[in-house]
Amino acid sequence: MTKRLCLGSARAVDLKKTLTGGQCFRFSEDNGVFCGVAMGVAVRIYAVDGELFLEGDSSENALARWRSYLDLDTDYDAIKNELIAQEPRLSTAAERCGSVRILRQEPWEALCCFVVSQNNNISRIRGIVERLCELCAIPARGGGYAFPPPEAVAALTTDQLKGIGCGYRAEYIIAVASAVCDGSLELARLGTAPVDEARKQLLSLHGVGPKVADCVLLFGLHRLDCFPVDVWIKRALEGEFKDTQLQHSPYAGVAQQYIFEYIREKTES
DNA sequence: GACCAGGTATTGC
DNA sequence: GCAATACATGGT
Repeated sequence: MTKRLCLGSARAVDLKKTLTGGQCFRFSEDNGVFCGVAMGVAVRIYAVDGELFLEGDSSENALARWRSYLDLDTDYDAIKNELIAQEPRLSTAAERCGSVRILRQEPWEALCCFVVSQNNNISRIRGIVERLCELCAIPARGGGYAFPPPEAVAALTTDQLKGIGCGYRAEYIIAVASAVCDGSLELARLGTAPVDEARKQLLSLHGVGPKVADCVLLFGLHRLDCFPVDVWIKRALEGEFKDTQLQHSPYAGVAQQYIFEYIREKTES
């Protein structure tokens, strides 16, 4: 019998939008149960009777670790209200997507995955990331494979990466992995460095432009003031959010997720 | 077969 | 500085 851990109220987080919306790429949904690997542990997360449960991590600090991963200790209601006060046009998206949270992913995983993400779509990104994990074959606790550390990725050849569908991004992936390995990019330091400095460091990497840099800052380093602009967001900024100033909010990244999820929900077939 | 996807690097002005 | 273009791949 698997032990399950209660993470708190299910109302706090929209698992579907948060875990399968394109912040991370290793969770999939099966009948309301979200299975995936993060931090080297394979888990199942689901809601029952208004409560949020986790299975698969029986270690001592599992509760704190996964509450942190899902960012359950941040008051998103307050953030949502502040964003709506600043930009009333956000209210529809925020009410529909208000329980999307910004995951606290491992910075290296976010960097690597968002390099893969460029000019690509979410389902395809997921496939490539999964095959990358299989290729490196580093076991996760509880089954499946962990996201490979930079050393493992740097040891791959571009041909191996092309073989799993990376295409022209193969050399970018090697480049960022190498930069982390040889210390020219200190990801850990970027979490506390001034955000402009951190962004500059990321932009110096071959294969990392403004969009990927902001995704790493937001999803990998929890810099909530970052506002990644992809093709969906660009359209929103030219359309129903024309001339908004949300990009400059201290919670710009949260607003970005509301808009991103809202638009994609609307255009879902 | 063209167009698109959580873009970036390169080139030419 | 900014606009145009190539880049791999799989799904509509």
